[in-house]
Amino acid sequence: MAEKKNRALPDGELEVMQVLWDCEAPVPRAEVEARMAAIRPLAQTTLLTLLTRLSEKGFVKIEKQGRSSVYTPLVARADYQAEQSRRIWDRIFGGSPSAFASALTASGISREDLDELSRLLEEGKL
Amino acid sequence: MAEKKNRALPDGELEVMQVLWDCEAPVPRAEVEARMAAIRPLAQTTLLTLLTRLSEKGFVKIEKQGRSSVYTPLVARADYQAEQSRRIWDRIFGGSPSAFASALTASGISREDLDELSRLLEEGKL
DNA sequence: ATTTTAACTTTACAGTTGTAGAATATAGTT
DNA sequence: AACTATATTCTACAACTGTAAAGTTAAAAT
Repeated sequence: MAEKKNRALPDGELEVMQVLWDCEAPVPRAEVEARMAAIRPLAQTTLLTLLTRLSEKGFVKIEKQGRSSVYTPLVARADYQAEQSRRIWDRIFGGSPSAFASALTASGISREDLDELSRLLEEGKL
Repeated sequence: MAEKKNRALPDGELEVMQVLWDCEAPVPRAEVEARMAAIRPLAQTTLLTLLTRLSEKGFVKIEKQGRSSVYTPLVARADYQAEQSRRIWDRIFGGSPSAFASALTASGISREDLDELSRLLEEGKL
């Protein structure tokens, strides 16, 4: 069967994915560029390098659209988030709910957000 | 002021830290080695390299104890976990409690663990 | 005192990541 | 057709990571 790496994306590539996920696919290069510029200014070629690497990893499909290219995520944001949640749960917290709860409580995340998280988790049970 | 990197540790180094955190400090090299061997076999020198790198990063203090060395974590597990929780919350979930809750629910983590997490988060409010 | 051995330090090397200049191709202009 | 923007691909390079062999040192044994 094919490879299933499941590795976490490096920071730069993840930022680009977040931008793509925020847009309507396929996303024109100009839009990726504009949105990234607002977050973290990068040389144009740097951005293109990141997109190429994402495509090599199978995270993005690149298509030529006349002059420029358009980009389509091949991995859904929710899938990536679920995979990474599991990874973190195991590697950082050793599968301990209490360690996780303590960390979240001490992380500086607002009480409201934590309450909502708790509520949504409970709710998900239904 | 001094530097505050706050970066995530690479996988290998994190594994070593987990072992150190599981032990009574200071931890003799033989014990680190024995415990690591049980988890993921590594050449002895590889382990030493990881410990050296951790010390360069300020995560571990190395002291000579006669022939061999003993290792003491300089960063508490709970602190590291809290820092990383925040990092993940921001970078992966964009600060969205609902995205986080969905991801956890879809991650394959058991319903019992999720319930406990939810309960502990709620409880932490007190 | 010499040899052996246990333990640490150096060096090594390939693959990844951050970052971007140089080169190339292509479309639009004059 | 020649020139000039424009967009993409190549090349580059240092820092970081995974992994470990080679080298050095110091203690233990003979």
